[in-house]
Amino acid sequence: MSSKPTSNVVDIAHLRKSCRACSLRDLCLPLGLDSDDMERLESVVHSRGPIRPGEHLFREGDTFHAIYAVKTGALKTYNVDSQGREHVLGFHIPGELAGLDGIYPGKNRCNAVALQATSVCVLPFSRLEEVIHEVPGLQTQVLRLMSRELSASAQLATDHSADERLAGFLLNLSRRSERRGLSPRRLSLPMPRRDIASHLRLATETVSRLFARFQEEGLLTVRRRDVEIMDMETLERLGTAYDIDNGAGGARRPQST
Amino acid sequence: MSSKPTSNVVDIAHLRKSCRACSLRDLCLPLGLDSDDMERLESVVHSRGPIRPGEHLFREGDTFHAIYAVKTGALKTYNVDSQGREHVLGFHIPGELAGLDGIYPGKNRCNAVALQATSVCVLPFSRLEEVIHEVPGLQTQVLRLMSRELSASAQLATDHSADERLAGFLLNLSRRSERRGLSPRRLSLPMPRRDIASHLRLATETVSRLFARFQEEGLLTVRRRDVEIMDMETLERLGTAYDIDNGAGGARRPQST
DNA sequence: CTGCGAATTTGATTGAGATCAATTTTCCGC
DNA sequence: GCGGAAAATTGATCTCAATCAAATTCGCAG
Repeated sequence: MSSKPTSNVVDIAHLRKSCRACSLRDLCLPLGLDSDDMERLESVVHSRGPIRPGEHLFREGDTFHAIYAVKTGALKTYNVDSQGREHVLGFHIPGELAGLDGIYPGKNRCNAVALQATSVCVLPFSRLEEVIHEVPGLQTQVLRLMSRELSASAQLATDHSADERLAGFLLNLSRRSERRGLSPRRLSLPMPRRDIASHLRLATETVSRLFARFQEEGLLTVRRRDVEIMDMETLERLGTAYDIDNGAGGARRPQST
Repeated sequence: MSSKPTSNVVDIAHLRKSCRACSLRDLCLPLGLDSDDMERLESVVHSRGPIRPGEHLFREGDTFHAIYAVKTGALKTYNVDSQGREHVLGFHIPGELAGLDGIYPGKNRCNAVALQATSVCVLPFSRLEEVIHEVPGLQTQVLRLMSRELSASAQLATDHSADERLAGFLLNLSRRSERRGLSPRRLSLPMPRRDIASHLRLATETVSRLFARFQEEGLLTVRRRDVEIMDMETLERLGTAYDIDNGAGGARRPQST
């Protein structure tokens, strides 16, 4: 990868896939790595895309060989259960990883499909494992990212009312939007209502009605997939229990046994 | 750690905490390590317990400094939300890890309490990170275990009816029991109904009624916390969507885009 | 611009599981 | 063994969100 580029075109291609030049480097795996370590990471990464909306990146049961980092666009991951029902596990926006759950059994445990035109970095797992081993900072970062996924997933599995879940979901998107340097108030939802509903274990109609109600109550302005948060404080009060990255780690008050 | 033992007592103490001598080594972190690597792992591990029922191992908001492997007994992990409601995240039986979700923010994200008299191995994280770095097989095993947790947690977050959830829960316990070399049919539940209910997002009364119904239908014989699975096949049909370790990775049939 | 299918919204009704309310059983400490 | 408290069960009722059923709006190919 450090061989002389044969033309300008190659240069540009290289730059595009470079972690060091990537605007997402502080959200993604490279976070905390120095330039040398990032270079080593780059050596195993390659780019893929654009993937068209509706096209799959991987499918449940496929042999697991890579994890993926979203560069642009958005993915959803989902399962289909034995009765043919679809369950949306999560949404992945730029800077986020997908496919981590396939490591264990060596097969992908879910399907990943593009919601929009999407490009990703492909991280072939066997080579990534080697680099993780060589770069301690990367090891730390991988463990952190997986740990964060674990918290997020555990939160989702908890029991809350429909409004708490939707409020928490929107708050979560807001935080993720903010981390990417976008507005925490203006969201452009990459997924249809049906997918939000499935993800939150609700009916599509319920999600629609909740959006309507939140709007009536002055929490949001909703126009199709464009959402503006008008009353962040109330939304937070509603959704906090559902939110992941509430900073400190969630200690609210000590409680005796 | 390889210095001459000063007495027999020390020998026994050492043996007790030794990964190499541990009956759980094939379920836990040491899986796949050779004797030398296990010895290195041992050098960072220490034992703790017994922890009495109701006593906490760690609490949400505590500074994260270790993960824990259950040796005997059982733990539950839970959160308390902003409205004081308890949410049971999971149960941990011998050979399983707890506390992995604290890595990311550096604070524990949940509370862990003993359900029975419980002893654990303490794995101080900073030292564990070093050993992971030195022992490639351990790195692989840690990634696998975290990946498995991720799948398990994602499964829990999916939408299923009350009977599917309870059936899946029991199946899951059955598999875990089997992995430990115990009977997959005879379960001794370490937790009260209330905790099962919270974990499955159900009311205690609903869990009780479901146990009664499953018994009527000949699926189970239930006597308080002792459960015998009488009709594994039907239970599997009900609960499969909810179960984690269904071997192959869950690919049922390919589905066109 | 027009029309068609998909997505979304809105309304009416139903139902699974929660909640409220008693018992009954079990578990322990004394 | 006895008494009391916690756990579990059982029954009656209620409620939130699902389902069923249209109506609207939107996106887009022709």
